[in-house]
Amino acid sequence: MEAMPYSRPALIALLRRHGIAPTHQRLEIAQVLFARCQHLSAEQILAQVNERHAETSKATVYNTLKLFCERGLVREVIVDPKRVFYDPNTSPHHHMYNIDSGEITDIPAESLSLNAMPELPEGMVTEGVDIIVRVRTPDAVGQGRLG
Amino acid sequence: MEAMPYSRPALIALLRRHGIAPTHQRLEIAQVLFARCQHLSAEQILAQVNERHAETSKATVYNTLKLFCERGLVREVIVDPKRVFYDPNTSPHHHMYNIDSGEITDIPAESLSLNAMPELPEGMVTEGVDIIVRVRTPDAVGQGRLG
DNA sequence: TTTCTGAATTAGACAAAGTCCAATCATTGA
DNA sequence: TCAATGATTGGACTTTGTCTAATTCAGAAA
Repeated sequence: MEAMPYSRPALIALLRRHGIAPTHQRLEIAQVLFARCQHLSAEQILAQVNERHAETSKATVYNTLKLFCERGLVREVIVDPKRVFYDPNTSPHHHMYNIDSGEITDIPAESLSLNAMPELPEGMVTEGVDIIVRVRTPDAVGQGRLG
Repeated sequence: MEAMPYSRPALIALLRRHGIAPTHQRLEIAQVLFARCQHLSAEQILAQVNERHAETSKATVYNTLKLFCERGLVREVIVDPKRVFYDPNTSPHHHMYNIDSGEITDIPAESLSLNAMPELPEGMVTEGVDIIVRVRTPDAVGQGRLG
């Protein structure tokens, strides 16, 4: 048994700290999100949560992800027009998105920073800056010799 | 009559230059995109194209936008999980997205640049870097005194 | 001008992601 | 324990986008 940074009691404490009542379903969803720190879509989370026999509905997964976002437990990653991904890492960082595989990886905030911020229109407030580096595996395009 | 940078013959030439046969529908769509240089969704383009009496189908709008993207006439802007926007400005620049109004504005490339690029995994190639500055109008949130 | 052919367009069925609602169920403070 | 508040649920619904087979068009050649 390896390092288990998010045991059940730790998850309960985490939710409580964010003002979230720790229901069974929310704990299951948190478990999936924080176990391996991946970027998952709502559908993937739904599948993983129900895989381990517990029954959680689609509506609850969406409700919970929205709640987790509002309370700053996870962050939405918008890189693919088809679905939103949820990132359990809320510390400042950016993303690399592999167009071919759909894989998302984190880029540490330090390794990629802006040297200027544009002046905002009057009364506007910055909510956040997303930087997305889109990458490809050239072999996967054109006539790669994979055959 | 004001400056008309994209007259019909200019649009025909533009499409031809990108290897696109200038059909009636494609010209209508190009017209809408290039007339005012806005960021429009497929549905907005469909509506605007058909507003001026011409009949163009949904399928054609989607087909055409995909084609325009492939040929580098327009660029997809992915900032809103609900829909893709199309940007007729393909020169290097970034975007400011108003979360409240849904409005997208361009940020000149010069006013916002990266001071380092992360090293890519072996065999990966950068396809592009998107920078999105998400902004809000604080009045629109919380208990603004708008009443 | 007419004919021909591949390309473009079309309506509408379909798919996927996400939302909504009214009914049911759990949690928790007293 | 019990009630009340909040959470969960299934399933219908919406929206954005895709697909397909049939039709129509553009424009080259005669």
